[in-house]
Amino acid sequence: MLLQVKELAQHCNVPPDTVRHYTRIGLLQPVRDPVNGYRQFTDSDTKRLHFIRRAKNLGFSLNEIELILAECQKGNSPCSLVRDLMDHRIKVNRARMEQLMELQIRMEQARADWAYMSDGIPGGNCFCQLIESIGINQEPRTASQKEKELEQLAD
Amino acid sequence: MLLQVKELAQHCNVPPDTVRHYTRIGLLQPVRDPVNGYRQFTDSDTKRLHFIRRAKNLGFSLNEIELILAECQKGNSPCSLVRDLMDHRIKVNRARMEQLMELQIRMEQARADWAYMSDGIPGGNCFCQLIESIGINQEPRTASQKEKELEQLAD
DNA sequence: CTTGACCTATGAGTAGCACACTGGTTTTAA
DNA sequence: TTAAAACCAGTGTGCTACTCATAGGTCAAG
Repeated sequence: MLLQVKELAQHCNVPPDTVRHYTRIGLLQPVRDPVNGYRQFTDSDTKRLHFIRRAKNLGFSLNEIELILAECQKGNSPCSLVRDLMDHRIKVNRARMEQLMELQIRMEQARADWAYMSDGIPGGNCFCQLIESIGINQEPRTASQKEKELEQLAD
Repeated sequence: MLLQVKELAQHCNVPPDTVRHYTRIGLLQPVRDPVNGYRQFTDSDTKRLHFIRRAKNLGFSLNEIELILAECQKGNSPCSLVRDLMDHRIKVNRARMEQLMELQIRMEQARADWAYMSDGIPGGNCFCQLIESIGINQEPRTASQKEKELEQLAD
């Protein structure tokens, strides 16, 4: 029971290009039809892909999923790794959300400030007075430290 | 008064590699020293880079900034374009935040569910019972439509 | 003249696909 | 029987906004 790309994709409800992508990066390792080079997937690949989608749905990156599967293939329990990775993910995601929230506030504030400004032609000292009327908040140290932390978190 | 990469970078408080990147994609167009090929930036480039950083701080993408600057160089007012782009950005960002919020909830729910589960060795039908114990919410149509909208918004 | 510190340039790599392009297989229509 | 259409496969490239690796140029001091 060997499946082709599209069949596996339908079984797991993912786009065929995603199956090809996972194959290219080594997350799936189908054998190849010696005649035409087509990928041939087994039931084991189907289970693997189902697992990958579950893990992605929980926020794990493909790299992290690869780590988890590698632990499994060594016969070890992946559970403690999974808990650690998830703790990390939760922190990173929270940080990202805070970043986006700050941006959202800046954007909506700017948009409101622009509501009653008239359009202008760019001149020597100014490309767009809408954009250049908004101050860049050089935020206090704590915030820049925060950003550094976020970047380190982002791996 | 021609500046080298690092000098311009310091003037505008950005990493030198960012200056090089902007040059590569055409956002900055310095002349080259005919002797050694070094980039040479003018005061006009300094203004331009300052503007780019302001716009990025407001959430515009580099592509959008390129559009805005192109309008300016044609002598037109970029303001209506800027308002439209910003409206779009605000929508996209809100959608992205909602996505991340949903993910955050899924992650924290999963982490809580795992708190009292013991570790297990991967077996034939299960790689990791932590991950595979969490259901994939196949959300109602409205949500999948939402996602499609988000993707279209993301441009 | 050489050493070392510092600067530069370009190319490749990152995440996770999506799309373009070409070529092969199968089915259908003339 | 053959030709055209529909559909599948493969690989290569592009997207964002940098960031790092590598190799080589520049300049002052000794």
